[in-house]
Amino acid sequence: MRGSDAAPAGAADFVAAGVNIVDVARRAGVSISTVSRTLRGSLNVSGDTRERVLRAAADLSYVPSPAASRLASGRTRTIGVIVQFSARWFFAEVIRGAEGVLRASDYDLLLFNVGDPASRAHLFQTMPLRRRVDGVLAVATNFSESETTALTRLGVPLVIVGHQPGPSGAGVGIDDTESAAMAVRHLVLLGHVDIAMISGLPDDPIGRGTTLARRAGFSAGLHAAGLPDRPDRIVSEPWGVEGGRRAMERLLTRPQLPTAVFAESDEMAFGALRTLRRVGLEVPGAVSVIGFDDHELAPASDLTTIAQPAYEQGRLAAAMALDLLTGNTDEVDQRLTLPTRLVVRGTTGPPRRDL
Amino acid sequence: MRGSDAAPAGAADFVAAGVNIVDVARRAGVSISTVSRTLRGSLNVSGDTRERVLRAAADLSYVPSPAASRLASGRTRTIGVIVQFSARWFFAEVIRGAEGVLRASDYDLLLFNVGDPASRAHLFQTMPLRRRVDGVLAVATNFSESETTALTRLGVPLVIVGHQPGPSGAGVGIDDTESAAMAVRHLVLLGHVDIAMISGLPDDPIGRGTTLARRAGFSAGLHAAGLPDRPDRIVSEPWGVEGGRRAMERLLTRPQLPTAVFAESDEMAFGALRTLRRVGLEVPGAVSVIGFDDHELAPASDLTTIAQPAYEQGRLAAAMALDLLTGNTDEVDQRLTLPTRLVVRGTTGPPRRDL
DNA sequence: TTGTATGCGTTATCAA
DNA sequence: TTGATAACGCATACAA
Repeated sequence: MRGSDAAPAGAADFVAAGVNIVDVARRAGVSISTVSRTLRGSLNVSGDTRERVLRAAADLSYVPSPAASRLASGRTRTIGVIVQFSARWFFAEVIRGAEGVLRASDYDLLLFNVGDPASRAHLFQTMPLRRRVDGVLAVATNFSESETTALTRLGVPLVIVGHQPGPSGAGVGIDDTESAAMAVRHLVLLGHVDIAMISGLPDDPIGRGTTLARRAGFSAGLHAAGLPDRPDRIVSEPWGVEGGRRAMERLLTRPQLPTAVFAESDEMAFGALRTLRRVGLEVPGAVSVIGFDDHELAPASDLTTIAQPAYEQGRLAAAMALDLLTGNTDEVDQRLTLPTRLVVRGTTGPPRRDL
Repeated sequence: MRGSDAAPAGAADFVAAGVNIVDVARRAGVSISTVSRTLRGSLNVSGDTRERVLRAAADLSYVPSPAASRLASGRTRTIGVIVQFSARWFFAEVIRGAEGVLRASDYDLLLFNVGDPASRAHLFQTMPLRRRVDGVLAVATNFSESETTALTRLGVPLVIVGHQPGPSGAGVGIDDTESAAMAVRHLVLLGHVDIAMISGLPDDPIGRGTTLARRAGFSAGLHAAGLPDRPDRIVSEPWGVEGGRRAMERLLTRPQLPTAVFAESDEMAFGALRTLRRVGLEVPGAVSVIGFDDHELAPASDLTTIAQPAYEQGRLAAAMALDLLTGNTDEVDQRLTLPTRLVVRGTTGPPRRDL
C-alpha cells in the first residue's frame, strides 16, 4: 500500500509510518533533492513544484526522519538543558520557558537532571551530550573548572542561566546582589534595624554562587543603610523549606530576636513562616519576613518578596542559544541581566517596639 | 593521559569530537562490527578483543553517534513524555521520576508541554513524535478519541500516568475515587457532617478525568457515612491556587458555612487556606481543610492531605515503557494502581459547635 | 567468534 | 531551478 502514487486517498492515513522522502518525490514527480529543498526553507524552488511537493508530502503525511536528517546534516536540532532539580520552581519555570521557544523553532529539548552527584559525574564523564545537542543551556549550576572545560570542549554554544561569577560567555540572569540589597532596603524603610538573613549553605552545590551573591547583597544593603554588617545574623541551613524552618528555629534560640528576616528564597521563607506560626509569633507584627523569587505559591502565603522572571529567563536563554546557532548574533559574549522587582504583600511591616 | 600506546598523549583529548567507529576499530585492530557488538551488550565477543575494543574506545573517548545508531537500528532510545504543565508539582515530579529511570537505561526523555490548545493541536496534527520516540508517556492528560487514535497509530508502546476511565492499555495511577472517599472519611470520623468540596471545572482540559473521579469519591464518602449527597456543596473554579481562593470565597457567601472543606488538590487547598486566613476564620477551629497530593509545600502549610506518589508514578511508568519495549513483559495491558495515604497535619480537627 | 557488505533516510555538492 | 550522487556513522544479516 505504501508507495503507489495512484493509491486511494484514505490509504495514506494509515501508512504514514514508513513513508520516506523517496515516496514523496515519486508522488510529486520530482527528485528527492527537490523534496528536501522544498521542505526546509524552500530556497530556489519554483512555485509550481513547490506546490506539488507540499501536497504530496501532506497526502502521505510525511514526516522526515530526524535521525537521517541529523546524520546527514550534522545538526541535531536539539538543545540540552542541564539543571539540578527539574521539579523545583525556578528550574521548572526555566525549563517551561525554554521548551516553548525551542518547540516553536522545531527544536527538541533534552533534559539532564544532575541533582545527585552520581548523575552529575555521569554527565561529565561519559558526556552523553557530546553528539546529541547543538547547544547547551546550563541552569543555575555552578560548575567546577573541569566541568566548565568539559562543557566548552563540546564545541557548541553554551548559555548560562543565572550569572556565574567566573568566566565569560553567553548568559541570562538577574543581579542577585542588587536584588538582595533591594530586599534589605525595603525592610530598612519600614524601620527595621535588626535584620537577619536565612540562607543556604555556602558550599551546597545547589546554588553556591547564588547564595554568596545574595549574602553580599544583604551586607551591602545593611551597609548602605548605615547599619552594621553583622555576619552573626546570617543563618545557614540546607536550601529549601525544611532548611528555612530550621534556620528560623535557630534564630528563635538567640538572645535577641530580629525584627525582620530576609530569606534567600521563597522556599526558605515558607519554612520560616511555618516556624513562626507554630510558635505563635505574629507576622509581620512580631517579625517581618521577605523572600526571594516570587514563587508560584508566594501569593498564597501572602509573602512579600523579590520577584525574578524565571520563565522569562528560560525563554531568553533558549532564544539566545538559537541565535548563537543560526549566527543571528555576533555577540558570543552576551550577558543579559533582567530586572527584579519588590512585591510587597502582607508579611512585612513596621518593626515591633520592644527594642 | 588518555591516548597512549600509539597516538601522542594529548591528542586524543582534543579530537574526541570527530572520532567514529572506524577509528576505534582501527586502533583496536578489529572490524567495525566487532566494535559495534562490543559496545552494546557485547554478545559473542571474546574477552581479549573485548578488552582491546573497550580500551581503544576509552583512549579515543569515543561516543557513538546517536543519529547514526538510530538510523541504522530504527530505534531512537527516546521516550516522549506528554504533559500539560511541566512546571506544576505533579507533572514535574512525574518527569523527574521518569527522567531518572530513563537516563539510567541510557534513554533520552523528550518533553512535550501541551498546556495551551495551540501546542496541543500542533502535537497531534504534525505528530512530531512520529519518528522520534520508541514509546510515549502521557501524563494525566485526558485525550479525545481522535487524539487517542493518533497516539495509537504511532505504533509504539503507550503508558498512561493517571488512570483514564476509557480504553485499556498500560498505565500507572492511583484510585482517585477511593482516595477522595478516604479524605471524606477522615472528616467524618472527626465528627463533620457538613462538608463541602472545592473542585476544578469538570470540563477543564487540565484534569477532567481526575476531577470527576474525585467528585465521585466525595459523594461516595458521604454516602458511606450515611450523609446526604449534596451536589450544591461542590464548588467549581479553575484548577489552582487562585481557583481555590475564589471557591472558598464563594463558600463564605453561602448562608451556612460548612465545617470542613475537601479540596481536590493541595494547590486549591492553599488558596482556600489563604481566603480563610484573610477573613480571620481559624483553621481548623472554624473550618477544617483537607487537600489532595501531598504537595512539596503541604508541610509548610501544615496541610492535612491525601498523599499520592507522583515521583514514583513517573519511575514506574518509565520502567513500564522500557519493559514494553524490551519485551520484558507480556502484559501489554498492565495497569498499576499505587496506594495513597492519609497524612494528618494541622488543618483538620473536630467541627465547631455552632450547628 | 569475527569480518564483509548492505541499507537506514537524509543533506549537500556538483552538474546540468 | 532541478537532478544525480556521494557522504553521514552505525547496525545487522550473512558469510567465513
